[in-house]
Amino acid sequence: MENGFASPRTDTFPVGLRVLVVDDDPTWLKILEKMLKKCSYEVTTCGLAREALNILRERKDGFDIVISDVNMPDMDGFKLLEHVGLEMDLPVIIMSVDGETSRVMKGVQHGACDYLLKPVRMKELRNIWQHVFRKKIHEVKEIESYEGYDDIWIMQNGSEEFSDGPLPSGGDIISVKKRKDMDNKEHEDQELNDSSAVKKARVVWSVDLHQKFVNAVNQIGFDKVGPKKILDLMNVPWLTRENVASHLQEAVGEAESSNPGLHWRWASFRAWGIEAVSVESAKHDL
DNA sequence: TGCCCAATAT
DNA sequence: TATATTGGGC
Repeated sequence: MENGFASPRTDTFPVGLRVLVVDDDPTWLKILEKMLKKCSYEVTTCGLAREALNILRERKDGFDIVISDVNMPDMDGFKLLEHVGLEMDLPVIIMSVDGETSRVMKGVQHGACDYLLKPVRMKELRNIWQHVFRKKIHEVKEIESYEGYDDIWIMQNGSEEFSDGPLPSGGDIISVKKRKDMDNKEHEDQELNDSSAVKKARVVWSVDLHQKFVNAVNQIGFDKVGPKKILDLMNVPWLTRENVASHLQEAVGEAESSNPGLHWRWASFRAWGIEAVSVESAKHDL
């Protein structure tokens, strides 16, 4: 009745999609709310990035997708994206008036599933459920280790500013590549390389995060430091041991080239701005 | 197994 | 360049 789908409750899917909109501009907030409601979505609005983060943390499974502006006074939209994408693994759509390729790339690299240019129009909002849907496909697929396809790309963009970038221009693009040969390659389930999907973004070692890292190292002591211990002390839920190891390795490498042999940890950590702690190997020099 | 580390890949 | 992944060793 209410929509084109006849089936009673099972396939009303996009209807009632729970959207959180974050924008410091109240006017835009209102506009977006109206438009989204017209799409039969359930809309929550929020004028502050930090507030949004709190809401999301409190209602862990309360939303299906987040739409956020880039420029906000209390927190950079990318920062919000970083947190949301990693902490709760929700699709995030970034909006801004700025369609500069590098910024769009930044958004995508940080895990945005889409980048909308203001003014945002209905036709762009009507389809946002696809990002939620895509995530579902991924989840199912992970379980079934699906067969027959090697790779699926589903990309949507509403702008035409990609002429000098690596992304194709035009509207929606759906391309499905059939698997060439899978024979007995048991290495089935390759991760989808979906440039707009809800993949975890690579970790960005922000100053904040790095500081936690540094603090952890200082607590542990250079002689006993290891990725696992650092990870535990940092207490950042989404971070993995590999992430930390990789970060740690940067320091190690730097030291080895300039100071092969002993005391490399000490030398490298100093290079990273980590101050001394009570470790015997660090007692001399400096 | 889990962890660490170095090398290599992206 | 920064971060991820891989593979060997313990």
